[in-house]
Amino acid sequence: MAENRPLVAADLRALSQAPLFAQLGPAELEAVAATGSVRRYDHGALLFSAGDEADAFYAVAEGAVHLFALTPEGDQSLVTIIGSGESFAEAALFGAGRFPVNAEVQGGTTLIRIDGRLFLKALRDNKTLGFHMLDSLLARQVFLIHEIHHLKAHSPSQRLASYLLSLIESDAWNGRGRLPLRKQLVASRIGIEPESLSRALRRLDEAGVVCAGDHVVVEDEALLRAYCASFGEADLLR
Amino acid sequence: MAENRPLVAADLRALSQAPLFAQLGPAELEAVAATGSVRRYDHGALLFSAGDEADAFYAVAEGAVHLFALTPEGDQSLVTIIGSGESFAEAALFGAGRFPVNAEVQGGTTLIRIDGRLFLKALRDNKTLGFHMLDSLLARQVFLIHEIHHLKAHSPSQRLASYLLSLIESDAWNGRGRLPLRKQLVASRIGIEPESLSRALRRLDEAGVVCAGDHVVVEDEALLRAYCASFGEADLLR
DNA sequence: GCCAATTCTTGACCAGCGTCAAGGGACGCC
DNA sequence: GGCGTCCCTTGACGCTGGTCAAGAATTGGC
Repeated sequence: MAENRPLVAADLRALSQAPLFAQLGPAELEAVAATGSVRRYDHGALLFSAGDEADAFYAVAEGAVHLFALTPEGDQSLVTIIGSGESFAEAALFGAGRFPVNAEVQGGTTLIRIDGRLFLKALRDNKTLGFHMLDSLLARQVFLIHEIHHLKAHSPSQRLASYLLSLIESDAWNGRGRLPLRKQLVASRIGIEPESLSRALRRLDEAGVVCAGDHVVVEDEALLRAYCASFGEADLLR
Repeated sequence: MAENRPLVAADLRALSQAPLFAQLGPAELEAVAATGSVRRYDHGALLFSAGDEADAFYAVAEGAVHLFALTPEGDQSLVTIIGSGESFAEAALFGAGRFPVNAEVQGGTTLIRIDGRLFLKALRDNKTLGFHMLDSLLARQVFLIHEIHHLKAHSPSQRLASYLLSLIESDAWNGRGRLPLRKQLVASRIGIEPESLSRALRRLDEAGVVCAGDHVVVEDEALLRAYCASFGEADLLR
């Protein structure tokens, strides 16, 4: 595992993709970059555990990180997956100063570690930075509230359908071929068991989704979209 | 319905209870108050609809507001209830500038309307204000993520148990007598149908919850807490 | 106090999810 | 190639949450 190193141009580019920093100008981006360091991790590395004291937050330059809680039996319960160009654990900056979940690095992953104390100082020195952070946190909050509503008001199959569509929309998947995630993780993401996912996926053929092994094809995006909404709620967002 | 009026001392006290403003000093509180106006609403008044252009956000001085989405059939699907001393719709400040949900006033309610443009200006002029806002938004985000995980990993009865405990902890209920909310709304809050709530409530007698009509008694708080955790996840928060 | 409207409960029924268990398939390792 | 491991699928089964429908209890208005 490589040592920490300062950020280079490619890292800056990754940072600028993070929603948290997307709207920053070059000067502000530099200010953030100055508080960070880069390090590569091996697959399976435990970045931090729930309850650990937190003095930094992270952005993913390349790869992915799983945030998860633990069941009493010791199983992982996936909270979310952080992909390239996303930041996480910002909550550690304030408040209790402890990480609320566990974080495990997936594959070979390069992370940008942003020092909490230094970043807070940068926040003090740079008004715009705080503004953009507020903006993106509020947007994320709307997303989370939507997610909660979605879990309450939609059936597992509908949630699966929505998830497939969101994969396509975010360009993480093109609508045909193997999914970018293990099905286990997809199941965890939408809040069901792997067995239920198999059945839900097969039931989606009535919405134009063909599934053979790990090869999935969305034949009619509009039909799938309609399937999400039927019996469901009017779209909350936008 | 009364006209708008400026904030008086009692309103300032309500503002200072809002998590968003709880840590503010008197001077900063004044700065926020200067951007606000107060108005009383009748029961059932529609404060705003999803998609409406947003130029302000609100804090509840007294009473409550329901945030809800609409089903295709026109039914309300409760997203959350905003009580005394809470603020909402801050997301309207930035981003699309549109409200993401509908808001209906409950009972006779007094709201503090905080003008968006003025508040943004106050944010620019006052560093600490932005800091505290970041702090509380991040805390709320942790709460929402916990909520999502909770919905995925716990059974409806466990969610009900958690909800009862949260009512007690927030002093909204003392653990015996009538619930502070209609059961319809409780059901919506934990993401089930009213009929299922009736059954879940009766099933909770094995966790020391006695239910007769609208009179509910939590006999053993510790037992109920254990019920939440069994088969569930390790506590995410703290 | 009475009636009407709403809310809550109960029952019956069915579809769907979780669970347990077994089987198939892909992949890596030797 | 053969083997083991891990992941995914399938089947069977019990449970429970959603739905529909009817009845009880509560509320509010007059």
